[in-house]
Amino acid sequence: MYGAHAGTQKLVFRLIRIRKHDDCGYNLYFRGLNNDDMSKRIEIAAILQNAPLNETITVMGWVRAFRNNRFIALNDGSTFHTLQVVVDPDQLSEDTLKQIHFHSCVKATGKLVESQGAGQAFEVIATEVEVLGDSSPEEGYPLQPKAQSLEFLRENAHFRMRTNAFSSVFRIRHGIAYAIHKYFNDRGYYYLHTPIITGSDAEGAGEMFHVSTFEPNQAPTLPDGSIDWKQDFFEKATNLTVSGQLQAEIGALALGKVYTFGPTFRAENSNTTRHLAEFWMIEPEVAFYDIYDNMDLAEDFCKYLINYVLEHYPDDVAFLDKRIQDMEKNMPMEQRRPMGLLDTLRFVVDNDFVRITYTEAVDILRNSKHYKKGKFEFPVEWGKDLQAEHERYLVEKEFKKPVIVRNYPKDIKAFYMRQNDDEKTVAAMDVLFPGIGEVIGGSQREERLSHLKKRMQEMHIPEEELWWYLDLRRFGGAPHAGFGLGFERTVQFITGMSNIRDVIAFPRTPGNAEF
RNA sequence: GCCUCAGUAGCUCAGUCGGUUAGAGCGCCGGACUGUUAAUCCGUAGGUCGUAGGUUCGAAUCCUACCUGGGGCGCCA
Repeated sequence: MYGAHAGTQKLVFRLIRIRKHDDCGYNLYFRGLNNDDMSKRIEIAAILQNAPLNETITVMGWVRAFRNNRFIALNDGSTFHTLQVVVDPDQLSEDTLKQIHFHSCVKATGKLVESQGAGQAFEVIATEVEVLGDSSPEEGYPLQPKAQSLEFLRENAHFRMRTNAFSSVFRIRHGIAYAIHKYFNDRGYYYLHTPIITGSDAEGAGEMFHVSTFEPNQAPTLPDGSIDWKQDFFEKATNLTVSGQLQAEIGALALGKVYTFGPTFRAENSNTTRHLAEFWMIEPEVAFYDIYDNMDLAEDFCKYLINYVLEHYPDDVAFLDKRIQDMEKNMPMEQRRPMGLLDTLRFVVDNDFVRITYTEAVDILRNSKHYKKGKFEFPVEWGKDLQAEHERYLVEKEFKKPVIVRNYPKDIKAFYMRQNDDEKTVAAMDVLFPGIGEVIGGSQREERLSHLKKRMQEMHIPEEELWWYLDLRRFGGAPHAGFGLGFERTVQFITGMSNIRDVIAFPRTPGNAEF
């Protein structure tokens, strides 16, 4: 055990790798590396970027294809691309040859040369090949070198990241996460960690998961039969957070510009391609911002993230684009996407988002041919919330680009949203994207104490639980605004994956917490 | 939670107005070949047709219930 551990440490320290933080690509220093060091492992991304031609190198990775008993396509995750390792079957032991299966882990040492074949620029002529981990189909390895269904791969989530599609998705997911921090950091925002466990159940964003140390059915009770939370760990009822927004407002009213980026939990029994029980959310909150500043921020932020991925992960985007097109070849025309993935992303960053009010949205919908022909299932009526079919019509049929709808009726929105002068609407905004619907929900917050208290009373929000939230209006209050961006929905849009369960490594949904 | 579609070999699917021994491609296994690009070629094996019950002379096929999965809707991000 000790020996193995020491060996690992040695390997780690010998790897001289510098990852520039304003750049997702690799920059390798071959500083001080002699031929002996070259025999230590080099990542494939580095080799392709700065090919040490005619040097003897060592690569380690997983077999993506083994052709002709001679050609191994090796991938180590550092890049979308594989490196071709050429082996001489006569020089390999029978045992080694037999273990070079799809997704076996292989270490190969040899000279890097220009490839004699047509499909790649470089290849390694291997003089040593070692199978670090066999992956025998006979022993039950389920993945095969062909297109496999996303449903099947979802059930094999511990292996699916080894596929082209999922490795691309998760590299891009990382890139977006990094770009989020970069975007805010570059603009003077502070990253605020809001609590995962919350004592408030007034956040009003759906059913919550309870957090308790009580054993089920053994919780102490009060004389009236209700549970005595005073005896629980936190001496009160607690839940997993559904939003960091209320706490983010505390930050905004001290640090000016803050954002949260963390996990969020909803115990809703939602079974759709765009809901998770555990998902990640980004919530900027900005002092002195109104609803219009908020919309500007949302649009700029979305475009930045897309641009970042286009710039830094072009190979992964191109692969996902092609994958979708291949899949859609067998589908009837009307079920295909109107544009390819890459074109869609470019279209979004090259065009202004449409901005309309809720009232205008209702007018557009009611005047549409679609409405007049009775094609909407749900009624379009001022005061009723827009249904998914309505949002889709606006985004996909009417405008064909992202749409920001603002100023919703107050009765269908949360208590903390700022009331407009018409006394009927609040300064709420939803950003709607083609395909996945609502990606952002936000608002200017109600900073006027009397308005907020009145609204809380009307909506039966207990003031005593949110005393600190009201204090923010009593002492040093300021106009402010913010929004919540669904991280997985953003990854969905940028990768073109149609099911949200395929853009998070280990999805939590009703009835499923495997892995 | 509601609606809907599906479950046949390891994977992807065909077969379904009820009728001999349930098929294909890929994968596996055996062999051939060796500058390939999910390599190719030849051959073998592999299935109590999701589970339980029912109808029938006869059920993968029809009916009922349940389980699992996909999609749509609601809730939202």
